Amino acid sequence: MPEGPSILFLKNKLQRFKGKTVSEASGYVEMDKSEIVNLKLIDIETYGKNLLFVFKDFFVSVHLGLFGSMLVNKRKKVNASFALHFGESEINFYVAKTKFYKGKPNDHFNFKTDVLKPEFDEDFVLNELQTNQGDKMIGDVLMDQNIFAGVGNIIRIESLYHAKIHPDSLVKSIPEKKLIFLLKMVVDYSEEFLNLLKTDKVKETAMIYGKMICPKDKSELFIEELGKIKRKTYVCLKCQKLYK
DNA sequence: GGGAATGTTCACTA
DNA sequence: CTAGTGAACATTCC
Repeated sequence: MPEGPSILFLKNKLQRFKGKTVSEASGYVEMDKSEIVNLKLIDIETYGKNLLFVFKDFFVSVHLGLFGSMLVNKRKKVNASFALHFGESEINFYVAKTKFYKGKPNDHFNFKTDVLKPEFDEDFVLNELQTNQGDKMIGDVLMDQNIFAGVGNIIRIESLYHAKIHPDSLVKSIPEKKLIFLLKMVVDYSEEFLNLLKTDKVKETAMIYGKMICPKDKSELFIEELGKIKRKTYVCLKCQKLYK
């Protein structure tokens, strides 16, 4: 269930745990959890689709993959893959992967690429696209977490539709103005996605993701796996231009 | 009940 | 060595 906005949404629910001390860390993930116990949770951050629990000299990332979920002060019947306990309270993760990092998030992640962060740097990403990604298809590049951290299948499909660009368009063939507009659409839609989560209306309000017909010209959508990425892609062949 | 899904990694093959 | 493929994941939703 997680693209970047979903992770940020979860992070926002955890603010009250900031500054609290971990009484127990559990779960079946193999990562060594003993180092976390009795430490104060300094901060909770996100990078793309990763939730980051920051301690003094290290941090732990939690990734939900496709099936993962999080519960606060509730449990499922199955065992948690990772859990942080704070006395009576607890945060439980299911089917989540964790990773232990030394240092600070900034040492490992470039926040300029996180589409939901104030640090997102449009010029940096534009330069990366034009300099190193020119021969690739934009639909593939949008899913590259090193360039568009937090973007998932829904955001890429909706953003390309809003920008009127066909996902198989070569990056180098897309006019710069259109690329800049696409970046804006990605950021704008990611923020809207976050808002839509509050009322659980992401899929309902999507323009073409999960739909059959283009809302604008009522033509049938083209739905297939496009590019090199094995993900279902929705395209309106009339509204979205292919730059070759 | 079955298929598909907002994701990524890793084993395996050519 | 590289690139592609497919499975796996204590799942969940229609």
